[in-house]
Amino acid sequence: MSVTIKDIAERAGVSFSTVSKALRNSPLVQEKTKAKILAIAEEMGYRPNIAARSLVSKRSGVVGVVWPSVERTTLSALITLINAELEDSGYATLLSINRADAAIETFRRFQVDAILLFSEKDEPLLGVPSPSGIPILCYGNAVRSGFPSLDVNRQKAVRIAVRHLYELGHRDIAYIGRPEGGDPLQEEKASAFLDELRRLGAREPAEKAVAAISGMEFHDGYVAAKELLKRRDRPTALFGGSYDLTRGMMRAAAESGIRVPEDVSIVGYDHIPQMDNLEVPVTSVGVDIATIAATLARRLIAMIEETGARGNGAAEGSAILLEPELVVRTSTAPPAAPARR
Amino acid sequence: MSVTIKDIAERAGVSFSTVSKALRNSPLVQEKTKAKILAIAEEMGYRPNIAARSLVSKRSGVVGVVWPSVERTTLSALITLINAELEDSGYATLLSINRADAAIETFRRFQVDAILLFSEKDEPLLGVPSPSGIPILCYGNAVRSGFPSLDVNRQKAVRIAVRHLYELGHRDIAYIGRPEGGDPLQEEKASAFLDELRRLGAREPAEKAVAAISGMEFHDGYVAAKELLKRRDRPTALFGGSYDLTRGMMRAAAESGIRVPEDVSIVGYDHIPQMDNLEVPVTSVGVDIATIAATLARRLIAMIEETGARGNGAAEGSAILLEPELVVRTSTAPPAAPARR
DNA sequence: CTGTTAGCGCTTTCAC
DNA sequence: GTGAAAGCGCTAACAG
Repeated sequence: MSVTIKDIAERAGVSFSTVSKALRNSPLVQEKTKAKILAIAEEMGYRPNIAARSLVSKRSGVVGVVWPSVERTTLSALITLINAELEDSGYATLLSINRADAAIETFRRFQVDAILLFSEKDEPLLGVPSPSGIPILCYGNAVRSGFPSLDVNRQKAVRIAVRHLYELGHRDIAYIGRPEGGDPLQEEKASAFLDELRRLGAREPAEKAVAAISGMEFHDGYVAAKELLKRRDRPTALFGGSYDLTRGMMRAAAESGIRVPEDVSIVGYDHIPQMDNLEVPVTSVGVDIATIAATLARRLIAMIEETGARGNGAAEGSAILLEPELVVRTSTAPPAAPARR
Repeated sequence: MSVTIKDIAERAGVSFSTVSKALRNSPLVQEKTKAKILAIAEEMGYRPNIAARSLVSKRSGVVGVVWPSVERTTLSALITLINAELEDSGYATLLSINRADAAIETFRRFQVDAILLFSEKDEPLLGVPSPSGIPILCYGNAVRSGFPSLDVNRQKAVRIAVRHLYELGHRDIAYIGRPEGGDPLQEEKASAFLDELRRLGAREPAEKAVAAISGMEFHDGYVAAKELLKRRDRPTALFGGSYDLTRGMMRAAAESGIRVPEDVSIVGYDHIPQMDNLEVPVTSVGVDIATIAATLARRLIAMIEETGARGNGAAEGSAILLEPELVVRTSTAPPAAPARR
């Protein structure tokens, strides 16, 4: 049996409710008493019983994260950060890798205080409209049945990167990041890329500036880059649609004996610290995942508090869009030869 | 506010404890009453409050899974199955991607009923010796500070695969699955491979039969296989150390215009359904992940029940070793040319 | 078979 | 400041 506040109370010679207050750092307890109780609690290895606490306080102190797609470096890193962020605010994070609707059902039985829904693909969310009043925050796919959401201004990120390359003098830029299968998020980036190229008046913003790839993994970036770089009229700059792809592209360049940035410039989408750790630190665009994590956590906590105040879910459909930044590292430079025409 | 058993009781005109019994399908309630109550509960959208239930029953109905490494197809698939298996037995699964000690601490506060610890690398588990009597089951690294564990007989799996290839007539077999960095699990497989080759009396079970790779991802298998297959004296058979590696190897063969199994035989480690879905269904060894999942779940539940009975953790250090199987699909055949000498 | 009575461990009034 | 008392939603004896 674990240690309860009663055990502590007995040992400290106070009432158990005083212990409760002391543990919650209530101002209603003398500092001295508080210190003593804390010491004893520590010594006895006391762990609050979450079940009991949540029973009375109506809050479980847990945020459930629905995380259907488990295979992306950036997402994993993001989850880790969110986890830490929430932990700092006293919340524990639970992950579910089930389908969104099943996961939400489980979380609901658990009475989690909020649910964070990572939804890359448009899976059906039939009949799950914030059921028992648990606030749901949606990340990554703002176009969702009215849930509050938080997303990255992907288009803008892409445009910024393209402009950066363009301003350096690049006119022949290829984008690697549009997998077959038509993932809406990726499509959005690919078309922003083409659009921005046109807007800048590039001579030939041809469809072929977007390389065909089959997935978003390291290998896909590798293959596509290898192919592009061995061409006689190879692009002077490459833009990778994700960290993993960009890693693959860097590898391909290295193996092909093509120097970055002397022979080819490379920009990567995804603003994660790892970009800095590649063979050559890679210039990247996107919203820093630390920012995303912090914003997500703050928003989640705000939603929880709102829910407590009023009876129902959070403000319907409030959608936050995070603005991306460009971080120039060493993988981009003006093209070697004077800009071709 | 959610629906409670009292609400149901009132509506059904019975006492709340009758509702409780009915909901738990107790034989102490008349079928008719039971049916009526169930109907009302359903209609009102009743969800049991896990916090309350766990408070009195001392069980939370939750199994915590510590899952530090998030990037492997086989592991992800395994988690998914375990999740389903546990759910069938009425347990919810919570994942934590934190470090093992932190994760265990969180799970403890949550009073999970058991913890499943995936430990590939030997991370330190300092001072976490099944603390508040929560049973911990360890998977994947039996050599652990006395925790009950479940593991796969990796060595045997490797030997079986080698023997299969050998019996088909292959004498020149290469193993792709030993990443730099010295992951103990992978080292174990690599040395079993060499050892079995020697045991079978292969002419030259040279160290070079084990290809150098830098990781366990798709790409690593791809690169290694590409390299091996372009050699004049290329091996007649390849053995991949994981599903991901094997996929990469298959891709490399396809791109090199080398037919499987006519020109080269391929066996893959990891017994997962996906092996059957590759371009050519791949012969594989290992323990079916469905079996692993089921065993893990059963063991976990047994441990929970034991713990309930006696006061302390489960039988110390009981270690189960699962026996692998070979599933012959179409990627293996006798070597094309009569065995070289 | 059904209802009554205790709590589970904790937070929160409300007295002292 | 501190303690006593009530009760969160539920299960588990125990009576009826």
